Amino acid sequence: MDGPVRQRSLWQHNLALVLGEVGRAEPTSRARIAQATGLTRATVSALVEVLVRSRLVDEVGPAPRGGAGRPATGLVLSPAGPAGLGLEINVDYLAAAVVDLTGAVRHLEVHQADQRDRTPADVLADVAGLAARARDAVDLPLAGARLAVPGLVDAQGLVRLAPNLGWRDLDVLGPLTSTPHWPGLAVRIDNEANLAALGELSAADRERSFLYVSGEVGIGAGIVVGGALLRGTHGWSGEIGHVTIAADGPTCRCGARGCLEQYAGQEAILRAAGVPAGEPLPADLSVRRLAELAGAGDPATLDALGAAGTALGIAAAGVVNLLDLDAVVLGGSFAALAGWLCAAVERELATRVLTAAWSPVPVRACALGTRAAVVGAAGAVVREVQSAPASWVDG
Amino acid sequence: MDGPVRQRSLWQHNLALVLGEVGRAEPTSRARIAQATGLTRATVSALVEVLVRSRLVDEVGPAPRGGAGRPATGLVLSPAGPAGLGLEINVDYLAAAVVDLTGAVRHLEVHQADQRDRTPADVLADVAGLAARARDAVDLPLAGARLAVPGLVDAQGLVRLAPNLGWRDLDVLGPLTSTPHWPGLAVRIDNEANLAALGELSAADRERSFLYVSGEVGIGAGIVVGGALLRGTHGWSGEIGHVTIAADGPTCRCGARGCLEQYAGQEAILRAAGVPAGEPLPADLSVRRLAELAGAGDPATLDALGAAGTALGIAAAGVVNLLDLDAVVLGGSFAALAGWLCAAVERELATRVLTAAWSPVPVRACALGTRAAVVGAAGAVVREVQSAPASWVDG
DNA sequence: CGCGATTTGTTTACCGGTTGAACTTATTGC
DNA sequence: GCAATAAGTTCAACCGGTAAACAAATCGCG
Repeated sequence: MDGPVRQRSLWQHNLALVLGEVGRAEPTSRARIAQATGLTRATVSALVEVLVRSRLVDEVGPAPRGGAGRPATGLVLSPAGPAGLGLEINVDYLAAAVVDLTGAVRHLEVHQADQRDRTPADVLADVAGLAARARDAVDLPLAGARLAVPGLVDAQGLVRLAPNLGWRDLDVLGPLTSTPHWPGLAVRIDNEANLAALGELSAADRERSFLYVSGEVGIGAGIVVGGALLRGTHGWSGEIGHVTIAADGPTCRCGARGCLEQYAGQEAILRAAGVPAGEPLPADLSVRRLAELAGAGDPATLDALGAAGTALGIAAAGVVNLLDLDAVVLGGSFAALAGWLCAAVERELATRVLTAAWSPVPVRACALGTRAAVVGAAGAVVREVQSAPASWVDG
Repeated sequence: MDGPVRQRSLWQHNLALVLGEVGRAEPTSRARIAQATGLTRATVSALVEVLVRSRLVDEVGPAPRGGAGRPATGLVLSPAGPAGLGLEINVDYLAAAVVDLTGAVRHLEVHQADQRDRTPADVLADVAGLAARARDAVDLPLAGARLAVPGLVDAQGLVRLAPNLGWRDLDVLGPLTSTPHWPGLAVRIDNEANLAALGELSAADRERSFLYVSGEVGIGAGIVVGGALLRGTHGWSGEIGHVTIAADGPTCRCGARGCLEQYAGQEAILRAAGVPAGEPLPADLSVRRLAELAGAGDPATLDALGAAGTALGIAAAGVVNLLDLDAVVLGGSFAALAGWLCAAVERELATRVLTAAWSPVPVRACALGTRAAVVGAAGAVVREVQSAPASWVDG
């Protein structure tokens, strides 16, 4: 299984525990951490001392509070501590974000431009440029970078398949880090929906288990169970777009029939709404157009969104039946359309989820909107620092 | 999140690590454990001493092996160590099993009888009787008991819904443990498919992530990811029977349309095979009848099984797309019919799983056959002892 | 204004568990 | 029969956490 536990790992674990407690209830004090964690005040003091010295935690003036006794020195996560760099490649934009240790978004730049007809090298050069600008824009030490890609990603950092970019079995980490602009940073790659789900987990700290459904050109999902992302053996989890809605439904480009994408994918919705098929609008414009039409009460569009919501609900109900999740979150382009989708999704969940009677499954739009993946990517780096602070600490 | 780490927990963790290593590579030696775990030989010796003194591990004669040097004293899991008691209530049988620390089945008793028309109290009295007979049949200390039930089970030990037994919001733990025959043992309750999946995990130690689909009167599933069972927030995971196969399919008794059970449930298969519907055969006989007919080449039966396999494959493909699992295992009554189901399931997986081209998803019958749930239940207790041996150890 | 009550944070002696190196034990090979 | 080799044990040292005493800072009440 996992390795042995030396005394050192014990110390590391407790260090993370203390840091986590600081983040959970800001501002806190040594005494309250001791109470909450069960460690003694002596131990907590020693650990806090290390965290303060390494600039992960700041001491702030004592909060005035009633009752007798020496006032506590406040402890907060340091806004000057190691931050995370998030990067995103998507069909019609590139983006970079920096999230600091407290979880605040300190920098965000979105570069709108269709990426479909460009070479991977050109795209990656732009991403490296965004990364460099992000590093220069904030005066923070960066702990690492995470790149979100709309597709299947390998543990080794290979993009196995990103259909909407036209990428296949492509190494992006090598070219990216050897770009002249690239700031010397460790970078990892991950699926867009996975990172968006992580972003949602940090941002809206409510359910610890949920299904995040991300509508892009295709449909992806991130599954969070007990506060952790389910990645699957190869890291290929979340392909909800090809879950079956009707075994004898329309043929999908994946070869099978009746996949969810044929009902709730962007093209399917546009076609059903009667938006001219020959007109290849950029993805973001298409979504805005749909929202406009729906807002104006266009019946075809409302029907199309209703049908998409029903299909989404059928797929989501299957997932919830299987995994017993707490909620369903609509993200990506579904976030902007959530107002017209939620009702249908909720209806299908109510009828199809066996346990809906005991505990209904709420459906809501993603808290971070379209920036979920970049911010989530940056947040994932921060989360890593928070859960393993020992490597960012001296002594 | 989780509690603080004292030195004691460190010791407990390492104790489990050493015990796990003994189980993983029997027979082994202190030196090899030290090498494999990264602990020093001194530490391993101290931990092994405790395990031997508590009868969890036995020292066996040195295995003759080439090369110079002092021969190692072999270490094996003790067959006399704490064992697990597994119990099962199903529609047409009750069962009890004892699995010892090494994983060997030391006792197994199946009591064939239809349970549908009996009161819960009567059923539980019989289960307690089986438990008492099991305890008397083996000369082993029992670490605890686990009861498998075909239905939704609460964390508190309530059976929320067992449709095929006709049970609903029923406390079984209280009545069971207060039965006169009951051996004073801690008992927990769990879903039948979950425990069968755990049994499969221990028995066929191959994939660490798989979907276990259990055909009983209904269809349940156990999902194992990275060697751990996914239970869901309330413990209600695995309800694969009501995953949608065709949104506009036949109406299911759950109220929705096109559920998997309408295609691959026992009644659906029997009906499609042309077995007279009015004849309420006990479940096990129905399955045997189907296997006979299929073995004889009856075309209607073969068609029925093919259709069921296709539906199972569609549902399984969705799960694999979502969770990136390594394999699909057919259990319960599907195990006996696997020969006629596998091909169809495999075909659907091959066409519908996006990543099937890179890594195909094997389909196979459950290794433990119909005894999977009882044996898995007993094994779950043993697994608990193995992963937290500290509570079974003195000093 | 002053002193005890109260709570925070630090110091100190101790304890439990792992380490590393020396040491003992048991076997092979020459 | 003796060196080489490997397994297992012993023991002082170290590391991290604990418990309890102690110092510091504020409130409350006379």
